[in-house]
Amino acid sequence: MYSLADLNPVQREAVEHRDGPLLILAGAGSGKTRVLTYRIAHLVARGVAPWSILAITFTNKAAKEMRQRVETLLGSAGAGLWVSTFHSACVRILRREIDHLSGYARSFVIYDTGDQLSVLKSCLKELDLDEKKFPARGISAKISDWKNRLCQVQDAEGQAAEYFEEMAAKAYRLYQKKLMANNALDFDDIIMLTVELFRQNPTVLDYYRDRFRYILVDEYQDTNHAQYTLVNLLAARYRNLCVVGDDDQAVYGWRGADVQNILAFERDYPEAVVLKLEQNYRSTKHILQAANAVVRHNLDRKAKSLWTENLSGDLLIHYAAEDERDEARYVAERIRRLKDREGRPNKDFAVLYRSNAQSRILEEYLLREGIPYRVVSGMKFYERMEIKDILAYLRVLHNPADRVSFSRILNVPKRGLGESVLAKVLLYAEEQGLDMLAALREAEYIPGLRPQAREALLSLSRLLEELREQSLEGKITDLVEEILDKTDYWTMLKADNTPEAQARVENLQEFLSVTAEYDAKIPEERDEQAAEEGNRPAAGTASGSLAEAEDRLGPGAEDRPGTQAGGTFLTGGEDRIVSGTGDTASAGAEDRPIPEAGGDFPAEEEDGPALVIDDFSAGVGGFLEQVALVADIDQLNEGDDGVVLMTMHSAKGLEFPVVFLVGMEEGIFPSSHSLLAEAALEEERRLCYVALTRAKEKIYLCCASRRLLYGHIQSNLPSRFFSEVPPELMLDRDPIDPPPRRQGRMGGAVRGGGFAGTSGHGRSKNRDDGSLASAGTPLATGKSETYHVGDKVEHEKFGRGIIVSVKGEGASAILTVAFSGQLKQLISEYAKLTRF
DNA sequence: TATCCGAGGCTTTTT
DNA sequence: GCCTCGGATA
Repeated sequence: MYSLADLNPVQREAVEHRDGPLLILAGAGSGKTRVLTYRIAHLVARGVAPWSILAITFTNKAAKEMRQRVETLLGSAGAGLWVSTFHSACVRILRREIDHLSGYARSFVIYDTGDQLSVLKSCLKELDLDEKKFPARGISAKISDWKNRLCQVQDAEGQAAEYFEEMAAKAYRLYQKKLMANNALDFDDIIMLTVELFRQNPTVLDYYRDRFRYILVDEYQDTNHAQYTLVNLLAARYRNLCVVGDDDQAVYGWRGADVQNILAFERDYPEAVVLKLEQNYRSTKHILQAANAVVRHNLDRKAKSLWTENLSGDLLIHYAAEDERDEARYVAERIRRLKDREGRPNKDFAVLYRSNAQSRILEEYLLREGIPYRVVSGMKFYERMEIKDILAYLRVLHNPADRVSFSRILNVPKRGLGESVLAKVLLYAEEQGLDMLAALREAEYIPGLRPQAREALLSLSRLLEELREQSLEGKITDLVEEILDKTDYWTMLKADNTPEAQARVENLQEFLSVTAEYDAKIPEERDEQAAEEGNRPAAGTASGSLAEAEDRLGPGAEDRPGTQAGGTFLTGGEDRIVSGTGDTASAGAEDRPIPEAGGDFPAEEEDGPALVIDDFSAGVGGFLEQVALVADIDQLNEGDDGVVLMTMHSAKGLEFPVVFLVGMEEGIFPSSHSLLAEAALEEERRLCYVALTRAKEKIYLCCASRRLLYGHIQSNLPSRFFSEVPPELMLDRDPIDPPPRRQGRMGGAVRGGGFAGTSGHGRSKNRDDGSLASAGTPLATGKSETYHVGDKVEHEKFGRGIIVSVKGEGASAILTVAFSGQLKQLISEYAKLTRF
């Protein structure tokens, strides 16, 4: 059970609020997860049926955590509760209401970004669009943007203003057509189609409205228009909508998230109760003061100020490195020293950077120091080639309409079936209206094939038919092993004696442990459940029976925390542990609290019975769905003791005792892409706020005066965010170092170095207009023009831009200029720049 | 059809 | 600097 005595007065009010809209503005580290889970528990305790509660998060990690906590609080009383991500919830609804969704079959698969891109590329090819002017990624972003705004193809065509948009809309039309032909949805479709389903089928909407009387949404500031619409459609009748968020932590605007959604909540619900959670339980006073001070520079925000009863703690420490190597060296050396001095385990430390490209050098120096680390990188386990290959087999077996997956496996392993054969098979399938398995079966009749190709196709056909039969029953693990075996995938990899092939073998073994876990968690009544999915009454029938069906489905059948938690398949992958030599964490280290989102929550007990349900159907389909919707950042395994390296974005929601922010330079952070637009700059500043508030005890901020990035050296000014931290909160020298001694490499060299220098970077001047130009030291002296970092210039072709680095001197100086959307290197003499 | 090489590209990425 | 993609070649 839970006790309201665990809560502060505002938290308590949020938990006790029962009916009507509720906005909780929850600052970083203010215990919002606790509030959400207690609130759910409290609703149930006061008689609200668990199955009438829907709690939505963005990440699986958050969903899992919330589920576990609620389970701890409620035990079996929570049966039937929906705690899931936007995407999981929507997929679940879509599958259930598939009959209302014309053009798609229940076996639809979910395409990830890579799949999307390959579909789109084929569209662009078909439309004969110049890939220079219409890059697939750009068009993809545009389409995603449309979908996030709920613009259907017709809408996009209607409102396309310029040529690019017109072409993008054309591509959009074809792209949707192809997705449908493949019986596939992309991530954005999942939300958009659910909204459309509701809008076009009032009885369906009615059912879900009636069912979900209490809705809770986490990270509301990150919702995009489609998600916002979805939530508000569902909440419209009972208006028991509780949203939690923090406008200061809105860092996904570039992805379509609209912070206005949370800012306008009171307009949407004038009767809303608004509560502010401003007490922070995570960080020291100094860290919090710094974070508050930085974010206060944003004009577009709700006024609030976090406070804490925690100790003042250490001051922030600033290190001005010579270059990125010096910076990395410093970080590694600091970690080593703190470990030695304070007996901290590796996992106490996180190094956060703006872009993934910055991790390499850090890895190098950590390795050199013998400090174990793990990189949480962009490359996901499920995005690895070998994993995608096997998934493609599974997908084709499950959904033979999937041409993308079919194209992927046709010649993997090599069967001598290349582009031209693929084209012929696809064309034949198209003409005959066949799915890919059926087309293969008819390989005899496909025109223009050489005998060997024909034979190879037929043999593949036989293999797939055999596998398909097996896929309908039995374990996924057996099926995957069969695939690896019968296709000679193992043989192919094992014949290849490279380390990469070895890594692939290991990844596949890891994958097999994922499937094994999945198989183990599926109860015997899989068939029963599948039958239920099939015979489910249409929405709009009396809710009672459905709800009961849900309840029966709940225990065990749908909640498979183990499968989702996984925990195994990441460790061998990108999220790796590199063990250093001589790593001697003290004995007490193990007892330290593990980094955990909202770590103020009391320790959890061992897994109770799995009663809080989540949504996955069974079988190959269920497995594929899980894989598609579960990103492996969720698997950041807390048992592993390594320094964590990740982007500031990835760090959102996490906390660490000691945090290093590296690359704090103009053009890096804030990113050069944001320098021209005030809104983008404010988002960078919020990111800085997020990054600062990850730290519990200590934080180091580093910048380098020179940096090798993308192959060339650039000189950047220290980030403007330095100047936004009150000077009295920051030190230039770490007090754990002995007082200044002889000319060390940390002291004189940097201070005497090229430009602004540590003391001259403007921190003391405390400029708050964010302008940089005035602080810049002349870095180039041309005959006619001298450009400075930060100068705003105009180019006849590229338009307006801002200089982010200057290399060399005089007329031959190489300028890196951030124009809207692109970085350009220009030679001062020839660039023909004018100031504006 | 498979492979090799070079030009161009490059924020962030919960799903 | 490093990776991806596409074109040219064997």
